[in-house]
Amino acid sequence: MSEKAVELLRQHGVQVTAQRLAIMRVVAEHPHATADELGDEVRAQLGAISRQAVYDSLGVLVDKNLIRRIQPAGSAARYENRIGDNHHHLICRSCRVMFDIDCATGEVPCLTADENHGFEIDEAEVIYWGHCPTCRTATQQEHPTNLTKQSRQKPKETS
Amino acid sequence: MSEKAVELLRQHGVQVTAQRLAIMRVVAEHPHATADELGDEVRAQLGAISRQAVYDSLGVLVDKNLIRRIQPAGSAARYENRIGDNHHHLICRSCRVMFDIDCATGEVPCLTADENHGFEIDEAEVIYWGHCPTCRTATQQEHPTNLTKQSRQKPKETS
DNA sequence: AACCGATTCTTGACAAAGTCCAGTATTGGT
DNA sequence: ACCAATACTGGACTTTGTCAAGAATCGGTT
Repeated sequence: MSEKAVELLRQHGVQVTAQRLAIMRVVAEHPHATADELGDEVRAQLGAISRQAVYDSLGVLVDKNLIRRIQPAGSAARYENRIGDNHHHLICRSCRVMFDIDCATGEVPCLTADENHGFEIDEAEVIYWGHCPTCRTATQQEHPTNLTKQSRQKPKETS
Repeated sequence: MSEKAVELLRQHGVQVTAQRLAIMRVVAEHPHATADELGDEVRAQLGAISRQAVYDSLGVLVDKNLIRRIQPAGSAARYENRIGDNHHHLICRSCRVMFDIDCATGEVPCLTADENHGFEIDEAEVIYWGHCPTCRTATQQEHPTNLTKQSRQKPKETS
């Protein structure tokens, strides 16, 4: 089953190591996880991995376009292995939970800017911000405006 | 000239302090600057301001919708005073320079997601990623792929 | 003009996320 | 099996931002 992963790495001229395979597997299993969470998960499976190796592997995989890094305001970078389909993200302002949203347009980049300032644009990243059903009902009695000071509350994922 | 700023703060029920006025002025003068840069600039003008006061003032102003916070992947939060027109941003992957792009659609939110997962969406943030003219010519002789490991180089704004 | 309570600012310690560096271990081609 | 290139480990460090306690300031009132 990890044969495919080995192939992929070789094809992209990347050395195959236990750590990288583990990272790839874990990213696939836990979409939108942070580097830290992924490290913990790999540690649970492999026994040990250094923080640097986690960042290193993630960096290489992102470089080779095998995974994608998303870095929304107010939280650490997150990783996912759904690539090439140019989908977007929907994030809850209070709990930072994150969902995939298929791109309406389908093209890459799916939006074209009017004036490009001479740039060579390769991606149009779209993030939809809002409040998820859970947080909406939870904060109905409170003042939702008080939450604006980003990351005042610790998300820490109760999953 | 800062009369307008004083009015604005009063209108939004915010105490008027020298620090806040300075922050507002500096944000207007330097769009897309980081908290640190803004602090330095205020220090140059006022003589002194604590880091906390900078973050505090920025936080209040963002809360009151007098300025807007943008937090692109791989760099610290940036601030601008162009609000209410729902414009977007174009960022260079190598030097992180940032330009405003007018919204093609004009509405807020200017894009509607197909499936909203029960969210109450209030904003669609769009960031165009690419390479600016300067960086494109600068890295023509090198391997541009080597730059992907975010923020490998220090932008530090040569302006 | 002086006073006073509420808000804001200063100072310094702390925390999270990520990077740098030197030495050691693994990988994969010969 | 060997060896150069690459990757991993461990620990110190940087950057960006937050927390908390006391001093200073703001602005409404007398």
